[in-house]
Amino acid sequence: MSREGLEGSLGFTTGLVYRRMSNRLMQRLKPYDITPEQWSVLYYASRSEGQIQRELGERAGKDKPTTTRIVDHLVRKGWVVRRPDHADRRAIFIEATAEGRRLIDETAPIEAAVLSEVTACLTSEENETLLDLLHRVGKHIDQLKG
Amino acid sequence: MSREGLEGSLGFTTGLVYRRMSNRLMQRLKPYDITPEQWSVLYYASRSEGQIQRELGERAGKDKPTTTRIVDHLVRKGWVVRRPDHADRRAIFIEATAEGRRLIDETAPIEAAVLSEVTACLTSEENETLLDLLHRVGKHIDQLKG
DNA sequence: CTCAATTAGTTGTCATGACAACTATATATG
DNA sequence: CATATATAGTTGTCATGACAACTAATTGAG
Repeated sequence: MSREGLEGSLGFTTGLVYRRMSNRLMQRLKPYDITPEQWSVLYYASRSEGQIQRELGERAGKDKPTTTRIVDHLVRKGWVVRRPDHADRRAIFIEATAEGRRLIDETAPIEAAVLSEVTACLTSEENETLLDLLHRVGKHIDQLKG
Repeated sequence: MSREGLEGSLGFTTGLVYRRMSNRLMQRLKPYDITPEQWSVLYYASRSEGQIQRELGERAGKDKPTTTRIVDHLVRKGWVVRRPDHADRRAIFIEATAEGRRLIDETAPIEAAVLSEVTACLTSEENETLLDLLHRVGKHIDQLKG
């Protein structure tokens, strides 16, 4: 396949592609003052109620400190609120505010547009294949760990 | 395909998979006191002579500030040296030291092992397909920009 | 030749993410 | 019940990466 240097390395290649996609989305989200990572956390916060911070972080693929800090940003911007769980005083419910939900409604089409822009070079079958292979590798690595 | 939440988002998925692969390599490289990103820069430094810092950064997919700082680390650890370009006094040649080369020789099998571990769930055709699709998307995004 | 624009590299700031250490609360085991 | 362990979250430190501002040197247009 004539791949130079680290182009044959899946880790290296995935990192490159991820950064390019992330940057593109970041540009488009700039007017809304939200980063792609904040967006993903707010997205998950906005689509179900009664989640504690740990669950939210797990869904968004963030570890505990990262979740804390991203939620800090979202709180400061008024897009989510922290509400104590009276049944378990260690835990904190995260709830999207009306403004947070509005922001996600407004920006979801942007996320979708960037997605279709960056995958415009693929047929829909190829796009499916790519996602499928990535999910398989992701799950596989997870199993290696646990 | 019944993908929940952002699992259908290539950006989100690529980010997750990249972090998992990167973490796994990081663990294995820990005894050598080098990160995956430093490894990729040192790798490119070790495989051709007379590269200036900009070229090195481009090959490794790093921007200018990131390249400066990663090279700083590599210099501090004695794996590369900065040598002035007398023909162009803005530029700096980066050369891997004998120790830097030795480290890459020693750790290249580790990188390869992690790579085959994480892709053990794919056939070699699937692995080829995955790399090919990622390279196509990466190139495509790059063209969108320029 | 001169001045503007470009290029190479550095530095500062911030967000993300990994890791470890920490607090506080909850659960499990004796 | 009492203590050990596990869980939820926070904080600190560091590396990476994006961005902007900056210096110094080179190139190009007049």
